[in-house]
Amino acid sequence: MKAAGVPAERGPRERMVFSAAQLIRRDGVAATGMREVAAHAGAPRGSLQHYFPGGKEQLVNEAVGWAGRYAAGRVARFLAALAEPTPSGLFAEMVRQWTDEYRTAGFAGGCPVAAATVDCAESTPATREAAAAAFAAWTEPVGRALTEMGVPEERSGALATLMISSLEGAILIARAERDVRALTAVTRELGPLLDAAVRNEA
Amino acid sequence: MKAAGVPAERGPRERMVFSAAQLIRRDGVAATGMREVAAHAGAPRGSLQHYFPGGKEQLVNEAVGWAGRYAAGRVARFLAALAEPTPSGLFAEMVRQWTDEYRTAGFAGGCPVAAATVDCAESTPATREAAAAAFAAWTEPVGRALTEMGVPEERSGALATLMISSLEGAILIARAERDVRALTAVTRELGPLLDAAVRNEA
DNA sequence: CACCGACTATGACAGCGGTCATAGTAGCCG
DNA sequence: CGGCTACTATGACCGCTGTCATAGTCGGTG
Repeated sequence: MKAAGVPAERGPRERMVFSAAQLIRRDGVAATGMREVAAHAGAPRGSLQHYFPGGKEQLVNEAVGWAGRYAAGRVARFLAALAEPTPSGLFAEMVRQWTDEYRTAGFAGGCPVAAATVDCAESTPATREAAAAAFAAWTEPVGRALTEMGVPEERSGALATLMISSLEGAILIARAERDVRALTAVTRELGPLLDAAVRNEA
Repeated sequence: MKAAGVPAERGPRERMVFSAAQLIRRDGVAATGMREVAAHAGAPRGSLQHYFPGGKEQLVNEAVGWAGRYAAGRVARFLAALAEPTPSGLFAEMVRQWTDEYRTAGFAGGCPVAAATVDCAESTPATREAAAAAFAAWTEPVGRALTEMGVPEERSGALATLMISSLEGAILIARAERDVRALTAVTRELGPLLDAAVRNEA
């Protein structure tokens, strides 16, 4: 008789971090209550202060960290799945994860790292750093993959940042419009331009 | 003996909308209180319910709308200032507004429209629509300018969305990192690719 | 002067948030 | 059995928020 859609395995602690990330990406950090997280995870309220003595800040930071590792893991899986890896192919997969979600599950959720940045960048330094670390953890494998695909090393990092920036922005717009238009536009326009960076080696 | 940095001219009502936008872009919607807005605007608390009988939701929606019109106005001014308008030149100006702010005033503020989207997209339909309208008001003049610069009409809209997506995402990353690196990376990498779209008319 | 609308000024209220304190349970070790 | 640790379970507290209600001020108008 669990409360909500979180897999029961993997100890209550991990479930709470997962639930926190899920609620944060839907409602933002400030609007997500501790009691709500516990309920969503089907965990007892008392466990909150047991597992997260640092309070909400600690829970949020761990949720953001989890999101960063999750994103990095997805990049690795996309690369493994691509037969002939190209920059545009990787980018298309990254975007497709979001269009798929929005089409099948609705526009309820955004990126938890973006939410943490918006809500905490100025008010909670530790969370801001967690968000920066999450972006870094996400950007790094993308940049490395670009280098391996033949993109000049000095441009790989910047192009990876461009890819993630575009994706984040398109997620925002898509959620505001409740339409995947922005996501498809970004894939279509940026994809080819990314592949062009492979050849141009001066 | 005003409370904070808001110009005294332009009636208290407009000042409150302006202050709301300013506070929202710093702390997010949920963390911005009505009393705080009034104090920041140097306006009496009682004026809130007088000018905004719709409560916080109305105030937030107007702040978002104001931000959208402001962004659109900036685009128009950038275009007027550019001697030889090019897509990369426009984009560079749009980004430079943010790098300038971050360098001179610190990383306290993000984009209020992004903040409203993150905090209200799922919880407050009217605000979500206001955010969508703001993005549209911002994208439209950019797209129109691209067309006038020689970008094929069927690509202008998508490229404008790409520009704004990249900018929004880079703002997020820059704020998380407290470093304009993401903004400069995005300008340098996307700029040339935008100009390439002018010639290709196949 | 009375009157009236626009605006200002406070005080109260109900709700909810995170956090603390305290007590209870379960299981293992010796 | 006692004792200890890990975890659960509640209840209370305080601060804050948005909103409402009520009263006050000010500036014109007739």
